[in-house]
Order: sequence, then structure tokens, then C-alpha cells
Amino acid sequence: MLQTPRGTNDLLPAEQAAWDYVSDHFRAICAAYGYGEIRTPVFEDTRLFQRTVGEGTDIVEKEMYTFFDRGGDSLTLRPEGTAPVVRAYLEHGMHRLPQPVKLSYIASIFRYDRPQAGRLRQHHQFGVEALGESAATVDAEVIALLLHLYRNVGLTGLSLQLNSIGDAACRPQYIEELSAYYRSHTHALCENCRNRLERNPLRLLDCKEDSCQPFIHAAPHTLGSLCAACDAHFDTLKRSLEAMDIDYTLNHTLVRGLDYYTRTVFEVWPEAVGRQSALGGGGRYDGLARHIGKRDVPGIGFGTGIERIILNLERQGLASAADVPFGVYVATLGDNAARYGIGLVNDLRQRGIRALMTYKSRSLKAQLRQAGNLGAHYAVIVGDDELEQGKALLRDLNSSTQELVDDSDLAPTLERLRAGN
RNA sequence: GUGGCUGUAGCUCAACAGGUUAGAGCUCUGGACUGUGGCUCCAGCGGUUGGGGGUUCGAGUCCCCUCAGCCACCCCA
Repeated sequence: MLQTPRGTNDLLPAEQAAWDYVSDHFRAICAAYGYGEIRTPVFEDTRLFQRTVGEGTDIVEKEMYTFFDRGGDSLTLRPEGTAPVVRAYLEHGMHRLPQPVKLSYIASIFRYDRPQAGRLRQHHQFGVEALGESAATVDAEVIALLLHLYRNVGLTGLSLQLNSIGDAACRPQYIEELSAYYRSHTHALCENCRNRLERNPLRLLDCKEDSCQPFIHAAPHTLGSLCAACDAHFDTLKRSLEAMDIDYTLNHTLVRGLDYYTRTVFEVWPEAVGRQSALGGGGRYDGLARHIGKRDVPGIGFGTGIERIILNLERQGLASAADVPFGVYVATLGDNAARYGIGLVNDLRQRGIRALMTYKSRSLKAQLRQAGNLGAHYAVIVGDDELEQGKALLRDLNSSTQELVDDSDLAPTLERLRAGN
């Protein structure tokens, strides 16, 4: 039996309601904040991600779905949402638009990873990017939008983890400081950390190894070595968040996995016990555009996992059931009535009414049972008797009452009933 | 990529210490009620016990491999 590739899922009609629910909220909030939706290709030139995400990262090193097309070009299934949007901004000359340009997206993301609950090889993200403005008030807006989304869909008990990792002016010095500190303790570090020290020192702060925790605690903080400009930027961000009554937790170990981040970095975590997977995260990436084009474009954005939002809603017991749309079931008896029924159903559908009927000859009992199962509100019952009189029985399936209605009144009556539903 | 747990109808689960044709509930279909749903009762459909190999007279049950899901790690969404 063939099945979905590992780490991928079918989204069935019954599960669609939850997706629509969160997607509708996301789109409404984006509209309120002035973010326009953008769609970029599912695959891009492999170099886009190599240059922006960073050669030393897990994504580029071992998680990308990369392939050569028939023309010999190396393409990669989108492993994250930001780089393609920045690419589109540059490609379409959006620097001529009023800045910042605020874009939102709903996109599939692909990463070759070992699957687990809430961790898939193809997952989906809501994301937002504000491009062309470096003011920290934009950072605050982006964070507010994300938390607004979580609040509106009903997620509670979340914590905003916040940090600033500096920029080109001060980060190199910090990394030097951090490396120097760690080099003095090399002998006591785990093997992984010894590698990090060489390859990606910032990630030393991410280590979960017990024996490394004391070093993380004692290590110099990024916040302690920010340059004046970054310090002021972070200060404005904090004050802006406070102005919106947004609580945050300063987390000096939060450095994010991708190389392109500068200054602001943040994640939102579910409150649940143990180390949970982040619901969403993002940050500022003022150096990213340079890797793609000739222009410097400051930017800030977030990505948040749709499957994880829904998973957490379910864990909170907030499964959203689909509303059953107004519907009519046309039950017929006999060949003549069946033909009449096909015409009636067709007419109702042209009017936008959900109309259903059986595809083969079945007992009236079976047809009404199916009408109930399909969630129809009304049944139209037509047999030879009704056909002769030019009438049909209109049955209210909730109240179990029915009346004889003129054929010509049927559709208008149902339209009226739908309006009142 | 590492370690561990799990895997029986569409769903939720049974099946003594290996022993005849692997059961039940729900769902679906039909009937009791030849033109009136939901309740009840009856019946039917539905499984190469995730897949492959091995041990054995005999494997859902034991062993190996493999696939998938889950948990922890890794990492993040």
C-alpha cells in the first residue's frame, strides 16, 4: 500500500475547518495591520537559500530538498519564508513603493527532518515581512501582529522570548568576546560545543547539554555588548511593546538558527511543561538583501507554524467544528421523479443552494437517512403523486414537519428559508 | 542523523503460556417499517494482523530486516 511520503500529511475535508478558522483570522489581522498577501514559487534557485540562510546552518547543510531540473538548474523547495519574499521585493523594484513594504504569506515549507508530532517535512507557515524600514517601532508592530493572531484564535499561556544580537558593528566584537570566554573552558565543553566554537559560536548558547549550562549562564550576554545604535533600537522596541501592554521575557540564549538575523530576535513558546517546540519566531535581518541583490534593505518578520497552532488549539481543547452549511436533499421515488429531481437539484445549485440527491434508485427511507447524515436542513420529497399535482413535499428535517408546495414555489421558498437560516 | 516505544477492519479496541475459518463497538449499506431520517433490533460490506524474511507441526503472538507514527536528542515552525 502506497502512502504519503514520510513527514507529510493529507488535509481531509473534516480538518479543513480548523485551517480555515486560523487562516481567516490571519488574513483579517494582516488586513488590519496593512499587510498585503504575496505568493512566491514553492521552489527557488538553490543559491538564494545558500547565500541567505547561511552555509553553516542545519537547514543548508542537511535539511534542504534540492534537485536538478531537466535543464540542469539546481532548485530547492522553499525551506523558509523570508528569503523568497526579500527576493521578490528586489526583483519587482518595491523600493519605489512607500516604505516599509508590508507583505504576508501562507506557504508550504519543506525541510528534511525526522518527523515528530508538530514536526513535519512539509509544513505550512503564516508569515509577515516588513521591508525597507529599520525603526524598532516596526519590530514592535510585527510582534504585536503575531501575538494578536494567537490571541484571536484562542491560544493562551504563551510567552514571548526576546533578545537582541546586535549588528555588523557590534556583533563581531561580541562573538570574539564569547569565543574567548569559551576557549578558556574548551576542555570542559561537550563535543558538539567544541564544534560550535569553531563553526558558529553564537549557537554555543543553544546547547542543551547539562554540563554546558554553567558556561551558558556565565557567558557574556549579547545585550551587554551592543553598540549605542543597537542599544537604542532595542530600547525603543521594549518601550513600544510596553506601550501595547505586551509582556516579554529577555532571553540571552535566544540567538536563532539562521545567519541573517540582526538586532531583534524573538520566539513565542507554549507554556506547557518541558521544552516545547516554538509556535513562531522571527527577527530583524538588515543584512539579508545584500546577499541577493545590490541594495541594502532592512527588514523584520516572523514565521509561525500553522500545524503547530492547530495542534496547540487541540491541546487546549479548542477543536473547531465545521459549520454545516444550509442544505437541501431531494428525495425521489420512481424514474419520472428522479428525472424531475435532477432538474430541481440543478436549478437549486444555480441559485447557490447546497443541493444533494441520490445517484441511484434507493428507498425513501434510505434517502432520508442520507439526508440526515449529510446535514441537510430540508428534504424535498417527490413521487408520482406529487408529480401529477405539480407539487412537492417540503420537509423540515429538524422539526419533522412537512407541507405540500407548488413546484414553482419550491426554489423561491428554499431561498427564503436559507436567508433566514 | 542518534537512542527508545508502538503498529490488529475506515475509527476505537479484543484475541489464555504461540493452537482450528482473527472478534466486538462505532461508521457505512440493506431489512424489520414494498412512500418518510434520527431510537431499537437483525443482517451485510469491510483484514494477505504495516511490509518482507526466519524459527516452528502450527506465528497476530517468538527472532531478524524494513516502513510508518510517537517520545527523547538534534533542531526549529
